[in-house]
Parts: sequence; structure tokens; C-alpha cells
Amino acid sequence: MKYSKQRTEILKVVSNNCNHPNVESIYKEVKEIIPNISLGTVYRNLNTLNENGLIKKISNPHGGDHYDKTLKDHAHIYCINCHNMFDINLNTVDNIKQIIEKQNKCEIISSNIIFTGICNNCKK
Amino acid sequence: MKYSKQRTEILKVVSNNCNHPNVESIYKEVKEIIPNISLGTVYRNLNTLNENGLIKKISNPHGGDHYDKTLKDHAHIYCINCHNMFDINLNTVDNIKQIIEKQNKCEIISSNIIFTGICNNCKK
DNA sequence: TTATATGCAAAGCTTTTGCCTGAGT
DNA sequence: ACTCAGGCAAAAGCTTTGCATATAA
Repeated sequence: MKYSKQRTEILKVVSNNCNHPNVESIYKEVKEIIPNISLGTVYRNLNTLNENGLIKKISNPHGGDHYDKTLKDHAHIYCINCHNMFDINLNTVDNIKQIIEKQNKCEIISSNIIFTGICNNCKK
Repeated sequence: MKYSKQRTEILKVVSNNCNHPNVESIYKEVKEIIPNISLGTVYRNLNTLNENGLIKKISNPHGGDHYDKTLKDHAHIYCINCHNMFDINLNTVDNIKQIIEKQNKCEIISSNIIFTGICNNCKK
């Protein structure tokens, strides 16, 4: 991977935010710094960064992937009202994995755990 | 919902199989019975059946939705080798939901839990 | 100087939609 | 008869890709 201003900026946007931005909002935000960046570059770099383990892709059942700076496997809640995605501290994910591997005699590589609902903030 | 031969056949394909077919394989299978069925009809009916709670849509992080006859919330494992999806008996899903609701003061409507790995059969 | 990344636009996929015809009640 | 469903093809999204140019090492 050769350095590029574009990729650095994209990584920054994902890393500096606590939300879990999707492609659209990453594109928007990076465009403010590098106005002539193309959407293709954003897609290409998100894939590269994901493949190199610098960010983590979270696929959303409601459409569109989100990207996460936290690399450790963890669960999320997706709010159908504000469309944001939040981390869930579910320290049982690793335990569950092991249980499933034993019970089903299979090998688990990764997990995608998304709860859909209404977040703390939107409930008010 | 008015009766239709097409919808009945689509529901049968999802219900009579223990695998969790995706659109492509549902289309293929129904086509053997109703050769002139169109792909649009399959999509339309899968959505209708899902909305009416007769089947359950499972979105796959690796692309393409799968459809499930089991309506109760449960987890799945997706095998990256044979591309099949299998049920996981995870009787803790309901417990986890409640824990999350309490901890995060949010409301959970549904869950999408998919583990990716290599299934029992492909491991051999 | 050589390899990799970008921008742009075209192509590719999957899914949805419009419109007219056909089937169900 | 009237309404809902299907077939077909076009459109809509989202994502990837090819190609020429630009940038990094």
C-alpha cells in the first residue's frame, strides 16, 4: 500500500468518528477536505482498508455497509429512527462463538451481529 | 392477498427446504414447476410474504438475501465454502436482547445474527 | 523510472417499478 | 365486473472496473 492523501483522509473520517459512517457520509465528509475526490476512490479505499485490517466493514440488513474503527468483533444496534449505528458492549460474543463451535462442530471466522430497534436517544 | 399459483409455489420452496435459499435458487426451483415465471414476480412475492410474516428475510453480509421458514428470531452460520446458511440453536438470543435493552435503555425490535465460517460438513 | 492510486465514466449486478394483460373471487 | 397478481422490460441504486493521467517511492 502506497501512501495517498485520499486514503489517509478516508481512514481519518472512519477513525475519528464514534458513529459508524456509511459510504455516503464518508464521501460527503472527505469531500469537504478534498473536493474533487471521486466516489470510486472512496469505495476502492474502503475495500483496501478493510482487507488490510485497518477498518471493519459492518453490513447493515437495512441496506448499505457501514465502517467501523473498532476492529474487535462486537455487536451493534441500528436505530430505525435516526439510522445511526451504535456499539454494544457484548462481552459474551467470544463465549457464544466458542459454544457454537463446539455444538455445531464448525469453525467460526467472524460475526455480524446487528440488533434493530430504537436507540436510547430516540426513545425519549 | 389474493391467491396465486406463483406465490404458493414460492412459499412451498422456502417452507419445504431446510436450507435457507436465496432469490436465485428460489427462482431456479420455482421455474421447474412454472417455467414462465418472471424474476420480478419472485422478488415481489418474497417481499409480500416477508411483510405478511409468512417467511423471514435474512440478510447476508456476503451479499444477497436468504429466506427462512422459521419465523422465530434465531442465529445463523454462513459457510464461506459451500455458501449455505444453517440454523444455530442459540437459546440465549432472547436473553441477550433483554440484557441489551436494560444496559442501553433502548428498544430492540429484531436481530440479525450471522456467524461466518466453515460448516461441519465442509470441515471434513 | 516504475508501480500504484486517482478521476472519470462506463459497465455490472441486484432489486424495484410501470404498464398492460391475465387470473382469482 | 372488479381487483389484485403476473410478465416483461425499463429504470433505479449501489458498487466495481477500465483506462488514461497523476502521484509516490
